[in-house]
Amino acid sequence: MKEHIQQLLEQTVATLIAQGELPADLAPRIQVDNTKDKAHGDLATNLAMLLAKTVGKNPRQLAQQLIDALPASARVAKVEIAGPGFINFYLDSQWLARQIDGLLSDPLLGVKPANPPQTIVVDYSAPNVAKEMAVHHIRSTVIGDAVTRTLEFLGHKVIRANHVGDWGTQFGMLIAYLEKMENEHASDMELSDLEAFYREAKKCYDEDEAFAERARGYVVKLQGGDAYCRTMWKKLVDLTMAQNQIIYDRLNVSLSTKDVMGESLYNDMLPSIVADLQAKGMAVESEGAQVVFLNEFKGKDGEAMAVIVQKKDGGFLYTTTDIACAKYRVETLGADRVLYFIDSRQHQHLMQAWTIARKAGYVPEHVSLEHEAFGMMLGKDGKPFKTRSGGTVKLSELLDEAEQRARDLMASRDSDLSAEEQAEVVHAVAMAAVKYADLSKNRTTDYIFDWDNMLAFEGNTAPYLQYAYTRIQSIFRRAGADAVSGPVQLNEAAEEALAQKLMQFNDAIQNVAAKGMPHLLCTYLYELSGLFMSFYEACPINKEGVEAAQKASRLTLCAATARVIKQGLGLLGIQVLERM
RNA sequence: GCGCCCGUAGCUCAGCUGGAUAGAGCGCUGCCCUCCGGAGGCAGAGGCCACAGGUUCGAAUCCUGUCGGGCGCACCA
Repeated sequence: MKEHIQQLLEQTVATLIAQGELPADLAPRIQVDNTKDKAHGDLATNLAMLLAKTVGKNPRQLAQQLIDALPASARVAKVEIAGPGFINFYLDSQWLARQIDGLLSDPLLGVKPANPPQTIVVDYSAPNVAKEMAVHHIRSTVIGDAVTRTLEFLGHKVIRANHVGDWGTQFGMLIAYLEKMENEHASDMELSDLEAFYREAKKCYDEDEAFAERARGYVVKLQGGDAYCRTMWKKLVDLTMAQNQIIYDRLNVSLSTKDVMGESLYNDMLPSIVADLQAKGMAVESEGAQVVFLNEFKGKDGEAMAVIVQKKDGGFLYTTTDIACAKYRVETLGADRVLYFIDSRQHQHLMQAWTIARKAGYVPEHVSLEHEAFGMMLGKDGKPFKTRSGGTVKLSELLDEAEQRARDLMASRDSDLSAEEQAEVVHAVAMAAVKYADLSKNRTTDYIFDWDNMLAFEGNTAPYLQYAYTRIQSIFRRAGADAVSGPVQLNEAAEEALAQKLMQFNDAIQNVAAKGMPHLLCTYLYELSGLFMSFYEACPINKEGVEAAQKASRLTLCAATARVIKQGLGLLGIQVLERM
């Protein structure tokens, strides 16, 4: 819709230029916005005010000139000048009604598919081996998954890349400790024990010099491909990922074991990359290590920043891994675009790795690497989030608590659902609430972790959206055999507002795809649901005395709303329910 | 010391490619199930958008500075 008005305005400007009314070199960026207040029409542009000064005319006069030259359009019912020179457009409600009729037969619900489709690698979740996922892991996991689904919906080829932390010096320590445990014939280990396992391993490493020595040796052997170390390492990885998969499934996150592309995947590439960087004169020796000096970044002394690509003991660091990773995604996976859903603290590091990768020619200019950074979870005191004891909250604990609260709420009210149905509702509502709490925030900023906030079921929450959906389903159940939808007619203000919002689904989706920000879709769905709730109060459907044509029209609006909510929530990885 | 991010209602957050009276939710005060689900609707109180300058017809939004908070800067990832 915005595009259409934009095109009309472009034509208008071109016409006025041709008539000599406007200077020929004029190429304004034409912006059309949805209005916040319907007193200002449905769409508005500030074009006249923008041009007034350069053209040397009064903005309102110029606005009138633009309106006079505006081509006629069936979609626009009225155009008027307002305030200092805004041009306000009122949509034709007949035209709008036909669009809603069409929406139901469109599998994409008015969303324009990607043209051309790209190959997009999405890097998200990235849990660490030998550690359970903590609450903060929900961010990358859930946000990345929502963007992945959205990009696929648009027709892109999406490659999920779970950059599991399965490599690094800590594995020497972990293998040494696993060995110690096996020598002492410890019983089968669950991953929940591995949490303690990691702590104990660290303790041995810090306190036992012989152990630490052995651990350091294993790091080098593992990187060299030693079979024994490799086997021990694989045990740790498999155990961890089996446990993580349970969380993914529970949260309805679309990752599976085939998406695992851990840090270890790039191990074999590292020596040749360092050699190549040396050959290109980028990497030089400094204090025994192989280092790339980057003028783009300043170090502590104000000189070009040094980035280590190989330690003096021959080991590699994660910068080298990330260089290799970028190269792999471009050369092997054929990425046109790579999205990294990673903590903002790693921003500088990523920029360094990418700067090197680009300078070395591994990543051509047309491939876009994007750090979709997100802020930290803070405690109520505004400090990095920790429990009283100084530890972290496990993600599984958060999910348990969510289900408990949903169960309590369910138990406190009368329900004619069976026990199985109730259990399903509890699960769906609880997971939805947790995910939405994270998804609905702008990912770029830090945010305060708060149980009550995260596990709320009222207000701007997923259960509210699910509730709107179940209400629609209920309407159709209630309408029974009379549930015949028909051509839309927009008579009430609530109907018109709902219809307009339905037509904005495409905007929301395109924005999520472009910016990697699912909260934009959350906001849209919340607004849509709110408008539906108002419509529901204002416009009876199954009431006696409602004309058949009006009822059919309203049922179409209901059906379209349900479709958009279901599809929208689906892209967020949130289920809808028939009843709750 | 250098760099990145952030300060919006009591609390948690939107809005930030500059636009028309700054928006939600929670909490607080009132209403609303003789039509379809009250996990709901309607209304109200609550803001010098950290502070000070600047650019502009117009600034929460852009620029500069100050204060306050978070994070990163050579062999962890």
